[in-house]
Amino acid sequence: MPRLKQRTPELRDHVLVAAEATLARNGVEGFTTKQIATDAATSVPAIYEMFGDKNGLLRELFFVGFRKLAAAVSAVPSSDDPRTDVVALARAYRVFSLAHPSLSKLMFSQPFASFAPTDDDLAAADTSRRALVKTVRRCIDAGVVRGDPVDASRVLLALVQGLMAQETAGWLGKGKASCDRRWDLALSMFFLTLPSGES
Amino acid sequence: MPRLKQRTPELRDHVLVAAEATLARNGVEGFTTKQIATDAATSVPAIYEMFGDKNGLLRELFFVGFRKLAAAVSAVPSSDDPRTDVVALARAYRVFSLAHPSLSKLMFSQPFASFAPTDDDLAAADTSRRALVKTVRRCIDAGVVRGDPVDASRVLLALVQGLMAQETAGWLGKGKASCDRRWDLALSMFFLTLPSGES
DNA sequence: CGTCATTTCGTAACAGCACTACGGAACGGC
DNA sequence: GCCGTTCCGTAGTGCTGTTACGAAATGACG
Repeated sequence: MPRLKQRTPELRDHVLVAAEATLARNGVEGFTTKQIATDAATSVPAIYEMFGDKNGLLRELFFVGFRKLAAAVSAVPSSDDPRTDVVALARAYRVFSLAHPSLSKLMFSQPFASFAPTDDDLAAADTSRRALVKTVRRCIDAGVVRGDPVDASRVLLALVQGLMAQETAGWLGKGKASCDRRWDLALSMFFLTLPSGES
Repeated sequence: MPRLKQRTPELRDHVLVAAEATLARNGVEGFTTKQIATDAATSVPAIYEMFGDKNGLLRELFFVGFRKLAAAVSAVPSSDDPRTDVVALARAYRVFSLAHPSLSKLMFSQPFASFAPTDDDLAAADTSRRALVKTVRRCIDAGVVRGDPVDASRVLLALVQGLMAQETAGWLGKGKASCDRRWDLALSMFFLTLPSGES
């Protein structure tokens, strides 16, 4: 009887990818509802019907980011050497943050004053951390890391998060070379033993 | 001849401390020019005459924060053991971030979309980092840390920054005990040798 | 003591933001 | 062609940062 609905789940998905693109292109400051509506070829009230408010949209992007990160993390192959695996996982975090700087800022810093993820939000976005805990536990069993697996993983996450924040802000170094060097040094410090073949 | 000026450097200083209090009390979201003017018992245009714009005020607070941090860092006593000194410096960072969470967020994260410190701003706020480099160099000379002093300091700063961000966001642990434990573990990982008397 | 010139101050406006009420448009049934 | 129902986007509200401009305050001078 009435006209056919436009504000469908499909449009919601489309708006989500458009919003991600807007965030990546225009940054935090340019992330306005009007701009997103324009980019997604829809209207502002449509966004509010589908996401509640701007924070709702940001929350969905937060999940999108952690899903992408989880995908990148689970794509990391497992080897015999747990140390190699932990380094590979940390590098996956780094690659992700360089590929999606604004998204990773949304996930790990809190660039929007109005949006802070709740504990439930964080729990739902915890997949990649659990993968880290598993591999770190293998390191502890192998004697190359000490401490509790959960504690050590948290420490590693803090280290990775700090490095990502510094690198995306441009404070870690001027060129890729110095950033690489500092990432390598940071990751090597996480382990008790030096890597084979290094001085 | 004209009326006497009210928008003096003294008022500027007063507004600065009022703004710091407003930021600490109301957070990033409540940090509005009108609120600050009310708290400082002055008018909005006065703020704009004295600081240019809101970013100018934020920049001054950024410097205030780094001056406070530098004071806390230089108050840390030097001992014979460089390792002890590095740990004490890192703890000074932690104490500072717990005492001034919003200020430390302004300094290390970028919670205001419109304000990003320039390279000059960062250079002027570099005192405490240089203190860290000196002590880390002593660690390297003593053989308890490896790598370049500047690189290793940057890594330590990244670690500290990540821990501070996680702790102030409430992600590092539920109680003070687990946070303490993870800080200790993190700092111990920075060194090649285990502390004496620890397993 | 009144008038004036000069400097300073705060009211009141502007644009842009998040958010939403509501009138009109688009359909199927008759 | 008309009507009832559902949906959509225009056009508003209140709040933000920012600023133009008129009013207020003062000392100098007649």
